[in-house]
Amino acid sequence: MKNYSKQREDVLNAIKELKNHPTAEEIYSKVKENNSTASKGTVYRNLKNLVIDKKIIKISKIEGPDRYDLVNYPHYHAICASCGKVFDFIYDFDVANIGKSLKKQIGENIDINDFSLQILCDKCKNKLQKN
Amino acid sequence: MKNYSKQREDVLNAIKELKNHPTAEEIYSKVKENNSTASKGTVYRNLKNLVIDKKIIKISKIEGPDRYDLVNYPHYHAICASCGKVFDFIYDFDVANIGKSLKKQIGENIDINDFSLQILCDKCKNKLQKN
DNA sequence: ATAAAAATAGGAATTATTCCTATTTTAAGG
DNA sequence: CCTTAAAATAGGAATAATTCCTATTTTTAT
Repeated sequence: MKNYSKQREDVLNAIKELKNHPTAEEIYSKVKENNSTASKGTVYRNLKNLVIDKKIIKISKIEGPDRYDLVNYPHYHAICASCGKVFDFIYDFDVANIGKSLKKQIGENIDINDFSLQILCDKCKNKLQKN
Repeated sequence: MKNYSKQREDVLNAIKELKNHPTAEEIYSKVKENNSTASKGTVYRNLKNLVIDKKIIKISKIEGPDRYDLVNYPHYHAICASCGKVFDFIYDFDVANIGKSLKKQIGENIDINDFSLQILCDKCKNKLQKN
């Protein structure tokens, strides 16, 4: 995928400036705030391409719109499906082994860099089950 | 969470009838087709609650709306972030260990039943990187 | 039987995402 | 440096997805 464009950098920079995994809308606002010419369509297209290029990850939550966050290999992400909080963890014996296990079990050549875990953090577990 | 309602069952049954992880819209259509009185708001609310209750999972893809699928423990899911294909895998030594590793690394009491893996399947990996 | 708590219907309102076309920018070759 | 084809963009309309609102109904607990 050929991909150089000033706007793509603008989108990436906006995500860098915004802490707490922003929504597409928040990224669009920040991009405009920075006087980028990027249109909404451009922001969405570049978000998609940045995910494909593994520069960022897309975070799905139980409620609300999807969010985005920077990727910092060699860290992995355990993402709370409720609040979207991202816990970083590092490559170790267990990460390596689950990669092998997956390959054996599902027959796909899982690239260990591709994976992230969806979890439920302690805080949300308590909150959700209280209702 | 108190939760008995005919409509919640209707939503769950619709997902059972629909193969290939349907969208909320597809579930709503099926529910109406089955002559349930459930409104759109009711479908969305129940989808959320069914996720919280771990009866179903929510599947986020690089493109398009979120999708839903039944949970069949003790299977785990590795979900392709692009096409949404779900690969089932079973509890084994490696799954157990990554649970422990996470607990050690991020200090959360990860319930091994909560987790699913986001991956990129071989097919999509090829397709996405060709462009 | 009764009261309080939950859930629903119906659809309006809002938000998120995709799509369209003309124009501009980038990449590649000579 | 020209030229051309391929990619990417702007601007915003169109569409799709999701949330929200209020009166009413159903469920739960006593």
